[in-house]
Amino acid sequence: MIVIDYKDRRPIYEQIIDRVKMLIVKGVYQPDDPLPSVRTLAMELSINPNTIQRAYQELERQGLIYSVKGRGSFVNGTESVIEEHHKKMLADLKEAMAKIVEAGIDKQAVLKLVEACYGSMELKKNEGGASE
Amino acid sequence: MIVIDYKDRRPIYEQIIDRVKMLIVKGVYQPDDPLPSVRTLAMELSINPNTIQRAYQELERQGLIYSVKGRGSFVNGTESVIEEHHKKMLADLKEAMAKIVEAGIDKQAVLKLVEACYGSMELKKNEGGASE
Amino acid sequence: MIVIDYKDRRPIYEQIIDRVKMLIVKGVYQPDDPLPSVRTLAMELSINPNTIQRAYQELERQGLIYSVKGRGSFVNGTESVIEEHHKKMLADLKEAMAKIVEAGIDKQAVLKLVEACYGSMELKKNEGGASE
Amino acid sequence: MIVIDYKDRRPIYEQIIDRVKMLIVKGVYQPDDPLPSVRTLAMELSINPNTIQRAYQELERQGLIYSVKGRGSFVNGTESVIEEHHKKMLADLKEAMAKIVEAGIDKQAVLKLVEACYGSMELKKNEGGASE
DNA sequence: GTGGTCTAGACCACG
DNA sequence: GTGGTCTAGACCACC
Repeated sequence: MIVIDYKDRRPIYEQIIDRVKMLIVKGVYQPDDPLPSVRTLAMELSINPNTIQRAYQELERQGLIYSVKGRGSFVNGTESVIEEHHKKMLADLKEAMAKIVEAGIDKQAVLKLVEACYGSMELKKNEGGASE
Repeated sequence: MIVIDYKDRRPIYEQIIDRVKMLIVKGVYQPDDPLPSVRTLAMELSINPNTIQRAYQELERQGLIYSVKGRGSFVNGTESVIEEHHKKMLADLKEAMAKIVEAGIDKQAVLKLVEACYGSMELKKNEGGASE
Repeated sequence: MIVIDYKDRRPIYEQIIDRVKMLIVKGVYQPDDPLPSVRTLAMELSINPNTIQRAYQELERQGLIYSVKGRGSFVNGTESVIEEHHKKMLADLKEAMAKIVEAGIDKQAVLKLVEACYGSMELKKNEGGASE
Repeated sequence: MIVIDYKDRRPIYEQIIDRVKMLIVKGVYQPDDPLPSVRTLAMELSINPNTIQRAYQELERQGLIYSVKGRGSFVNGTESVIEEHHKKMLADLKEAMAKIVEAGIDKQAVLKLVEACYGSMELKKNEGGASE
């Protein structure tokens, strides 16, 4: 479920945050589902529990999960979370686009790329999710 | 010409690199134009000369400028530079798009945003370049 | 009567203590009334009996209840309990006030808020006790 | 300036956050003033640098300070910060008051306490800030 | 068993 | 020198 990429230059805890966020937004983690415990996940990924702890803490701060001493960490109600996530994605896109139009890149090239991205997604779906 | 923003979390040397790149891509710096000397620029921005040095070194490594001992640093031929810059922009866009399709955002919303970006650019052009 | 809120970050045993205290102070539990048995309450709330046990122990330590082996736990005389509760409330208020004067907040604003709180109480009373 | 109280049961990093917040709100730390460096303050308080780091990170997240690698941590512009702080204080007071009126404590007792708090403040001022 | 805090010490990137 | 990340290992409170 949760993986880390050592090639990725971003800190591990940030990768975990993104990963969990994604799983929540995609609905793989449902509200009140328990997350893997700090220690378990740390062992699984063979990293330090503190790093997981930090990721979970940030997720709690952002209101995506809640943790209870002695019981574990759980997914929060989501509705607004997903919407906010979408907004952020589009804001990022807008930023990238601003640079692109500033650089004078052809609109057709952009549209082609967008189509390609959506195309590849459909391909993956048809192949089935059995991979990994 | 070259400014730094201390509130910006990116390292200063990176801000300088980006700034110079932008000036080259936009054609403000023409091939074989001299860049400000390390010491001059350092004083102007009141930062450590090492920081400028590092930025120039990186720019040379990337092939955008060349340095001549005792004379200074100069802009290289720019054709390939611009092309590479475009490639990078598109790579960034692709990354943003990947997250977007993953989040299941509607294709129409994306296309609309793209159109909007190109639309606003044309508007700005017609208004004249006084903005920025 | 006694409920727990898993979203509440405070430990369960503490929530139970507070809840019982409140019921005593409010007069719902009269002196020598029996409290629900540890096992009953544990089942009712579907939590570990140890947790109830701990809450009752703490309540006994504070002198609010007394336990008789083989018979159960009972409410103690309440006069002093209420008084102590009042003291604690005022101590909390004093702490909040300390921060307020430190922050330099206007005295009038505070007095206004105090009046408002007492005002709203009278309102509620007159409306009847159906609330809560 | 910044002190920690080992009697206080709250975590050290939280005490530091509150302390810095207070100093900013009170205007002792002005915008763009540098905070003590992570290591310096850690030594001064003889605690681990990580603990300071954590406090500063949280303060940055809350928008009260900004940190730059290799340069240090600095106070942010404040206006809205102070206002928000005041609001929070009053919300806390309101919460304490709600419990007080619920417990049926006399209004006069409350007003007396409020007066006392403001009185003690004036006393301190007149004594002069030379203490400590 | 769970999460939360802290320490000691390391390494990196930056100026 | 600065801040940022991570590890290893400890202790606490809670269930």
